[in-house]
Amino acid sequence: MASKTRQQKDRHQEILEAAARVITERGLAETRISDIADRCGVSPGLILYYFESKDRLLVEALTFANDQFYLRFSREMRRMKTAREQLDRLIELSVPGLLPEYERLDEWALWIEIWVRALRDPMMAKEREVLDRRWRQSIADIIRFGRETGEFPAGWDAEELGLQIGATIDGLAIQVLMNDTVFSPTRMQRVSLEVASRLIGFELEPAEA
Amino acid sequence: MASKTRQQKDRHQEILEAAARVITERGLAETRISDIADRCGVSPGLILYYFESKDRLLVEALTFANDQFYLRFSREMRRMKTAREQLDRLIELSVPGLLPEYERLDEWALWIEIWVRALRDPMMAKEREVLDRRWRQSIADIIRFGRETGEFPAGWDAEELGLQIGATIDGLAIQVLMNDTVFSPTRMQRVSLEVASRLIGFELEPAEA
Amino acid sequence: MASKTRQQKDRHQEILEAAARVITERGLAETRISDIADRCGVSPGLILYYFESKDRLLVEALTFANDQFYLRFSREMRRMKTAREQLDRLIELSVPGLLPEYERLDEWALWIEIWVRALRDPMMAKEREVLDRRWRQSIADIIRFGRETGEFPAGWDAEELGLQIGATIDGLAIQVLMNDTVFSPTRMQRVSLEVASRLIGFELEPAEA
Amino acid sequence: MASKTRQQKDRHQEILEAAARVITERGLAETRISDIADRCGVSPGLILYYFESKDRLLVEALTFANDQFYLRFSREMRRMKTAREQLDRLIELSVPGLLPEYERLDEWALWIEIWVRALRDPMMAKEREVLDRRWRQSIADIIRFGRETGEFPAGWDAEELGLQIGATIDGLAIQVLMNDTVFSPTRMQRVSLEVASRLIGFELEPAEA
DNA sequence: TATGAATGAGAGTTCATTCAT
DNA sequence: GATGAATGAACTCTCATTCAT
Repeated sequence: MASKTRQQKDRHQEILEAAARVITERGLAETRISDIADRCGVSPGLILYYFESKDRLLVEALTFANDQFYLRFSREMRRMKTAREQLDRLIELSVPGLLPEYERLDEWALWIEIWVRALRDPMMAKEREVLDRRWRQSIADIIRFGRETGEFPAGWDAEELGLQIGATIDGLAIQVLMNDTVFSPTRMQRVSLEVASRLIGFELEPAEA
Repeated sequence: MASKTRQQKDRHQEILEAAARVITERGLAETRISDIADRCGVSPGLILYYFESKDRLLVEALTFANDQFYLRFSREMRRMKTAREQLDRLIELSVPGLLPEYERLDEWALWIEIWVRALRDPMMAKEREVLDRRWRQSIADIIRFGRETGEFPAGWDAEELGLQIGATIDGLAIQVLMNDTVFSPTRMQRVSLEVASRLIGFELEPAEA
Repeated sequence: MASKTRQQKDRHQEILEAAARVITERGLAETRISDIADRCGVSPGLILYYFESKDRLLVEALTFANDQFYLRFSREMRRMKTAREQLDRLIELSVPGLLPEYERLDEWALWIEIWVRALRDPMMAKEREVLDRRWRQSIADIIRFGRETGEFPAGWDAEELGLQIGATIDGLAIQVLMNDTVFSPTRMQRVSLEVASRLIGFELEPAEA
Repeated sequence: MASKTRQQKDRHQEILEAAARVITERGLAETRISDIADRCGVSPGLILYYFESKDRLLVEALTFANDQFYLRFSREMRRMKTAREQLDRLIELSVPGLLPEYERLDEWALWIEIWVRALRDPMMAKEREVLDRRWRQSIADIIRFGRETGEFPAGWDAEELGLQIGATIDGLAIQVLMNDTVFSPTRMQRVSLEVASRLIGFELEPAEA
């Protein structure tokens, strides 16, 4: 049953996954084609059989990882009944190292690599913009949903809030990522929720604090 | 006298400045020793006469740039009469591209490079922690100063607020840096001030909004 | 019946034609198996199914192209009534770029590739010798025919003259091929005829000059 | 005494000589940078320290070899008293393999490589044109000199004759180079002289034939 | 017959680093 | 201090060739 196509698709994806893992472990600058090939158990030549150049592969691997993350995230959101639940989960997923089973911490390393590369590589810059817009949209969607359900008050433009909350999470995540002794994941979670509640305008149950 | 030492110090610093400029322009990954040498008008060999290795030089160049920035910043702070003035200036200096004469936008590129590198290079990680602590301290100092002068109300731990405000600025700066069409420098300035006022607890003059 | 064989023969020849065309366009050094495969619309693997190696294919392609040229040439000769007509036509066909419909210029590129390769590849050297002898023979045949018809006077050995006239044409063709501004195809045609007339010993009508 | 410059110049030239020798032996297509490096007893990296790319080096090596040949040739010409002596020597030097001590045969291999490459490489094409013009000029100079001394009769344009005689020598040389059994160096020498005498219009002493 | 995934042997090129001068 | 020739290790990428299907 379409095993040829399946096989090729698998190989393609297999390489992307391997690349994402290698970038996560060694960093973009230290990632060699042969590292990725080793990870897949194939020859370096094969990597360039599937991807036209190392640069293209790296960019695709970074966006692939982001896509994977986003898919998982979206699926979870759809299962949530309330906007508050969605928001809590979004924050939970955003805190580096909070949920070990999700290896959150590692993905942040990829996002930072995307930023650096996007500064100079137009191809990456373009991709990053798409990914970023999608992410801001997700936050805005939660806010709009909460307003429909009456959980959140009407207020500022949801898109604007999406950007602000997203940026705050970025900034805090960097602190956790770099400085985990000073700023623990749990603290980031609490602070993120406080900032969100104040920006969106809902009451935070005191027990949380 | 001391001309020998002076000269050596100058060469040392000259190389660091050149390195910082090259990293800013081309990115860490694309910076070659020969680029730095060209910038100084010397031979590549000489660069390694002053710095034991490329890696060491790059780390020193990044911290050097941060030091330079911090020195300029501190000098400015000392001249300010009120905490509010200090805070306004701190934000102004933190917004990428707001003040052309300071070329702020370019320095942010360096900070992100520091983050990426700190993720995997212990030497850089250690340096980064020092720089970051110093920066958070500066924000905390402004808050403490404002409380002494009565401009700001008593409230949460100043260090904690320093971290939160610093992180927010980081997150917003990335947005500006990457997405300047969506999120303008001026908007970042306004949002930063709002977040700071809410976190510190002072009133923002309505004219500002 | 025989369709299998026919088909195989066609495929074989199709590849040789494609190879000759690719070599003509890109040069021997820049000819890849995949270029030839693309030209045929088949996979590179198939090329090596029909030809045991790239080297073998290239040599066969070059001799194939020469054979094709020779066949066309022989057929024309047979239709000519006089030796002089034959000689005129031979020269016409030998001048690079004189007859656009024959794309003569391109074939010369192949002959030069044959020379270079023959210098070091014994297989090619052997093939080239056969092709060259055949060509010199053709010129000698014209001379002998002209002597039979009384158009040309008796004189030196026809084989010897074939070699001399052939060499002259080669040398002039290179000049035209490389230097067409200095030495035009028409001039080569005139010079070739003059040299031939003097070597063979027939009168050239003054109108020609 | 300028040993630095001397040394560098030597290295430069040493590489060019090595390259020319390797191309002569293995052919342009089979010449690797590492072959040239081995020939010089240095590392392959050094070759690219002196020449910006392999392609540039090869082109420079081919023109260098031609320059060397031309210099030797010019020096000889200047020593000759009569045009006839000059012409005899020119032909002698042009026959592949006639004078073993000059390794003439090998140089022809280079000239053919130049032709092939010039067909597709504009850089080589340009260089080749210069070399070729210089060579045709040399023949024309001999003719003009012979007319001044009265050895040769007035007649056609000397430049034109230079081209024709040059082309004839090219064509004959290819025959000798490829086919030395059929067409010996001595025969080429005789034929070349005959053609020249007829084109220029001087009497050939019967003893020569 | 035909494909195309896969390999592996290089090739050119880059670049940090060394070292004699 | 300063140069720049020289090295050598790596890396990306190419391509003929093989082989299972």
